[in-house]
This record gives sequence, C-alpha cells and structure tokens, in this order.
Amino acid sequence: MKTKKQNADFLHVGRNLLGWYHIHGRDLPFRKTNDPYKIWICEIIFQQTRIEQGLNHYNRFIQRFPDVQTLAAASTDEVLLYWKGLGYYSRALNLHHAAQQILTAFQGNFPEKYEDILSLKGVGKYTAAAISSICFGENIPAVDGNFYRVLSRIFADDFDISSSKAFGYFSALALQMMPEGEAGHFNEAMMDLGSAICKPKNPLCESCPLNDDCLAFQFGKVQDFPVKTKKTKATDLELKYSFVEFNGIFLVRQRKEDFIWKKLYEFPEKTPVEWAEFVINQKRVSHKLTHKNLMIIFDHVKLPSLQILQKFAAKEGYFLFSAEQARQKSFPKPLQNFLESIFPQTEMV
DNA sequence: AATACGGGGCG
DNA sequence: CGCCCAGTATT
Repeated sequence: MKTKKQNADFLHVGRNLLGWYHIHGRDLPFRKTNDPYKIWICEIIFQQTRIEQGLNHYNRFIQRFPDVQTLAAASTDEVLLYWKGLGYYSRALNLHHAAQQILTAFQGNFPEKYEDILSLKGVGKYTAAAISSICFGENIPAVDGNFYRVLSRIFADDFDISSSKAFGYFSALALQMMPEGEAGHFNEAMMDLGSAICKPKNPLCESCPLNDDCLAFQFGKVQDFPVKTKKTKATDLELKYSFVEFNGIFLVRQRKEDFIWKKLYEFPEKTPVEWAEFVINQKRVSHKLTHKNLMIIFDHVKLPSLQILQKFAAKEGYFLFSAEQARQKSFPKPLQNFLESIFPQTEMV
C-alpha cells in the first residue's frame, strides 16, 4: 500500500523525531566527537552488532589505536586481537587495509567527500552516509535496519526490505523527512528510536513520539512490518580439532583469509594415529554461525615429552603457544571457550 | 540478485 | 530454535 502523504507531513514527522532525540537520545562515547576516524571505527564495529555487545570493544580499540596512523602501523594480529569475539572478522582486516589506504591515497587525512569515503575498503553506502552526515554535515540518510523497520511501520509500507532496491527506496523516503542541515542527528535519532522504542519485537508504541503519525499503529498492524521475504537456510558443518599439549604448551596454526574466522588462530585438525593412546579426553561442542550449525569435536592430547611436540611443530609449520601467548592472539569464540576451560586460572579475554 | 560472513539476545 | 542486529564484499 502506497502512502499519499505530502512533503510537509514528512517533515513534520522528522521534526517530531528530532525533538524526541534531543531529550531521550542515548549518551554514547562516540556521540561526543565529530572525529571522522572515531565515527568510522564505531560504524564498522556496530555493523550487525548491538551497542551493548560492542561498546567495550570500541573503547579498547580507540584507546589502543587512537588515530589512523596508529592503526595503519599496527600488525594484523594485533588488530584482530582487539576484534576478538566480535565476529565478522573481515571487518577488522578491511579496517586495517583502509587505514593504509588513507595514508597512501589521502596523505593520512581522513577523506571528506562521500565518494572518497565510499572508496575505503569495508565502507559501503550506509557507513559512508553515516560518516558524511555526522562528521561533514552532508544531507544523506544512513539507511540501516532501523530505518527499514521505523519507516515501513510509519507508512505501513510493505516494500520488501530484503530486496536490493530497499536501500534506495527508503533513502528517498527518509530524505523527505529530514530537516535541512540535521542529517547527523536525524540518522542517530532513527537508530535510537529503532533501538529503544520501535523494536523488532514488542515495540513500545504507547511511548513512541511518532505514534500519532504511524499508520501501522493506527491500523493495529505494527507486527506486520517490515515485510521481509528472503529466507536463508542453515547448513551443518563438523570440525575436528586436536588440542595437542605438553605441560601447558600446545599446537596452533593460523587460518587463511577465506571461509570463516579469517586469519584467526586454531588447533590442528586431526590426531595422528600414533598419538591415539595419548588422547585423554574428547569434548563435543555445538556452535551456531549465521548460516551454519557447527559441531566441533576436540581431542585433548597430552604428549609425554616436549621433544615430540617441538618436532611436530617444526615439521608441520605450526606454532607452539602457552596460555599467556594465546591470550595475545585472536581465536574463534568456541575455541576461545575451550581454552578458558583448559586454563581456568588464566583470564583469556 | 543471491549468498556468505560471527556472535549474542530475545520471544 | 528462528529472527534480528549501526552492512559489505563477492559471485
């Protein structure tokens, strides 16, 4: 169902939203700055990630890498270390790459034009719009999942948000609502409203500053929006690891930059048959990724001497880590959990 | 246009 | 257990 509202009505809704935001907007660390570097980092971290989940990572990341030069000079392993547990690890690799990009292509100055920002690895239309509006006052809506949900409800609009045209469609809608010169606050306001009031499940419509303007609410059909037709099917995947140790020193290797857990550390895959007698325990863990149901089997192998361990490490090109060394590297979450169960005395995170 | 990519929270 | 979250790159 298409809405027939006029431009003045759109602006009225936008102003209501801004009025609510100035009173009820969240007080977040990255709201205190217009430093494009910090806004960039926070936008990448909070892609597909809730504020509560990523806030500590953001603070630690900014403290360790306060500017683009520091980030560009760091090692890939250390960038990944500060990303440990966040997921979508290519975001960290792209961040690192883009920092070099800013040094070489933009002389170390964060780009200010939308098209230049968009050229950074890992920065798409949403993030470029967010940085442009918040830091440089560009009049561009930063359309994310919150925009889809809020706008589709306000206008009772059944446009399929899983369509590749949804971004442009809701951008045009948002642009009409956005008071001139307020894009940054408008975009932040939409995120806060979507997070605190216009939630996916059980939205707080009675407390919503826009409920007088919301067609879905007037129709009693809020739960029918947004419309999303795409369905994804999960596949099963089994991983077999051997945790091979002698006196707390164990074998690890680094994953490739493809498939899952890019460049993260893991254990060897299989237990050599001649070591079968040294398997002291086997543990099975189920873990869920976006489109995969993982079953992970850990063989815990305690070798009788350090020499055997070292020989294997040298021959197969593995590393030998202590718990302390592992703490300085990034492991996938289920492997991290396993390490913490083996070394309970060590604070791994 | 479709698919892959983590991990956590919630009903 | 399925859906959703401050999306992007790849095919």
